[in-house]
Amino acid sequence: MAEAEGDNPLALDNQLCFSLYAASRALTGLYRELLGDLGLTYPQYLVMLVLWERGTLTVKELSRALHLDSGTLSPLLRRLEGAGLLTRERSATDERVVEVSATREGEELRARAEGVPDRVLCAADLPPDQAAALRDALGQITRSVETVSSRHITC
Amino acid sequence: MAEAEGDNPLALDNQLCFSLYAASRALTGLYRELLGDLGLTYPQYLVMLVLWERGTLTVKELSRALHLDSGTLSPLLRRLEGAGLLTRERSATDERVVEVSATREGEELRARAEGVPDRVLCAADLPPDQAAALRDALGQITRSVETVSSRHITC
DNA sequence: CAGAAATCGATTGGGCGCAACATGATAGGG
DNA sequence: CCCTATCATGTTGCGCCCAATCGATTTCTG
Repeated sequence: MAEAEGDNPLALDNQLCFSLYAASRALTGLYRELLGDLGLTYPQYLVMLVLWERGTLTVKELSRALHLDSGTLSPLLRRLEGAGLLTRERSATDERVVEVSATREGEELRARAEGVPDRVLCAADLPPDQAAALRDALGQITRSVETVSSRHITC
Repeated sequence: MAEAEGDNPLALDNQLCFSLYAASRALTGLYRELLGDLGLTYPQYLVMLVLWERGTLTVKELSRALHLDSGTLSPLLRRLEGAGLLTRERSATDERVVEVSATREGEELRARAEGVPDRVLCAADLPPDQAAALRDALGQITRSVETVSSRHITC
């Protein structure tokens, strides 16, 4: 309440949503520097993370895991395929489905990505317990917001 | 540590940065619905917020306030100018500078934006004190990350 | 004061992110 | 069986986001 804009109804919430927006872009920028050597963008890195963790996945499963739709994933996966990091194959049992797998080259990239997370947390200057609390709070927000369609906001 | 990927060094930090990334996109999506009536995107809304709060600003000042560079702001401001919500004029005293001001139509939009913040906070289901704590934590992260160039990460 | 350096803003190019639409495949109800 | 609805993925179009670069000032400096 000590801020100059404390009496402006349009400024306060802005502080929260804007903080989120600014922090997200700042961290993505840091990832950009750290991932540059690997030739990955942050969303591409996320896709590789999921593949490293869970093995072969369909596009649909990737979409659910990352909250990204096919309009984003299709060209992104095409680029990663072009870079030789993953393969895309139509499922034999259901021709609608495309299965995505890391190639050997994609698997080998994993070792070079091991150090990235620690460096990011260090740069953010966050104690682990606070990072965990933050992660939980943000997860709850995402869940709440994605549940609600604007029509049903009840206050 | 109860998660299945608790022993995976690439999964834990991902939880934090990814939560941030996902939450930011979820909130932007909610803004998209609420701002659709006003004909604004979320970044455009942010520009109008700053103009409403602070009056005439240079592009440079907008850039600092929103942490956005001219590659983003130039076309965005052109669109808002085309929509009749603001004007751009070269400064008389320094021909390099462009001064941005809300038009009357832009000012009038403010009233219709008044209700948006509350609806967002409601949809996010956040008590005000937790929202404030979150905002401060995120602001600190942004400051830390923007201060550090990747070369200088010391751990 | 002339030339160099810094500043402001716009432009270009590549990659996200999402809505809307298109295509082909599968599943269910007559 | 068809016929329709649903589903998985892809494409298009628009706007954001940033790195790199450019052109036009201004400011610094010898």
